[in-house]
Amino acid sequence: MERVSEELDLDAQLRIAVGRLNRRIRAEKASDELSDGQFSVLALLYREGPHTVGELAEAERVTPPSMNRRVNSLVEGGYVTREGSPDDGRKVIVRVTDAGAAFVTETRRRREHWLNKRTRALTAAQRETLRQASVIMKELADS
Amino acid sequence: MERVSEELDLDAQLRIAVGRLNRRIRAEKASDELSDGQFSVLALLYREGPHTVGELAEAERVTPPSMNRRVNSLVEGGYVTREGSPDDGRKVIVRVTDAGAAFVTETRRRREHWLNKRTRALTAAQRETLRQASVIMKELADS
DNA sequence: TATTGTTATACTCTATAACTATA
DNA sequence: TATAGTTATAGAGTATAACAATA
Repeated sequence: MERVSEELDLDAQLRIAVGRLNRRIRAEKASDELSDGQFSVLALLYREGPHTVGELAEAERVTPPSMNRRVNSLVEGGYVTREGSPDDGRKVIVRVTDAGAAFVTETRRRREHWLNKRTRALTAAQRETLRQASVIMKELADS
Repeated sequence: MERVSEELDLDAQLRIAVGRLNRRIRAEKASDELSDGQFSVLALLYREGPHTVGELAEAERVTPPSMNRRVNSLVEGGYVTREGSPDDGRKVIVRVTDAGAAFVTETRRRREHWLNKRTRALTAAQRETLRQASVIMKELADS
């Protein structure tokens, strides 16, 4: 039988490790011209394709006026476009531009480059541990 | 020799997993009465003991006026106290109260409880993988 | 009449500049 | 004169309430 203290220790250590590493990864950006909220919307649109303002507000758990403001900033910066929905005149479809997509991929590239410089220095066994842990952590987050 | 694509994949998967799990863990709080910035200061004081306003501003990478405001909020809420420095009348020492310490430990407890409910359902081998990964991730963050 | 989005307004958090007190 | 902290003010970001357009 497993000792409870070891399990508690796992949870505390995992919480701290994930917090620190995430914070460090997020410090790597393509630039500071977008706020966290704006980048989050841009990355969602890049990842999952065009969405309406209301869908974005719900996905990001902010109010429609707040999302409207985020989208306006992104439009002004040339990262996304707004277009009317062909089947429902009330809806507005938001879509990433090529420049918006490039911004997302550049940020990802920088973050993964920062990581890769460090994971390259690990042993093959350590990298394998992180690979397996990544799968488990994603399952935990989605459960 | 390792295939490069596998290494790139590790970095991308680790970035995504850490981002998602961290986001989920941080959603568990003792309450919403403190902003992220306020809680961050409180947790720092709990973890590392009393600090001056200037030290807190530097550690959190915000300006002294912003930190002053955070500290004021925490004082008003009864989470910390301000006291003059005995050796330098310009300095102000900020210190957590018992209530502030209780708030931090309660938030930690909730986050680890959320994690523990899920890690308990894993196999012993999976938990061991996460345990080892936690050590590696902390080293990556600090390197 | 309900839904989608936008505008008006207020509140919070942050920053820069100016000010006070102490070294 | 320099340093630590605070106050004054302005710029983003968020939210609620009110409004406009469409279903």
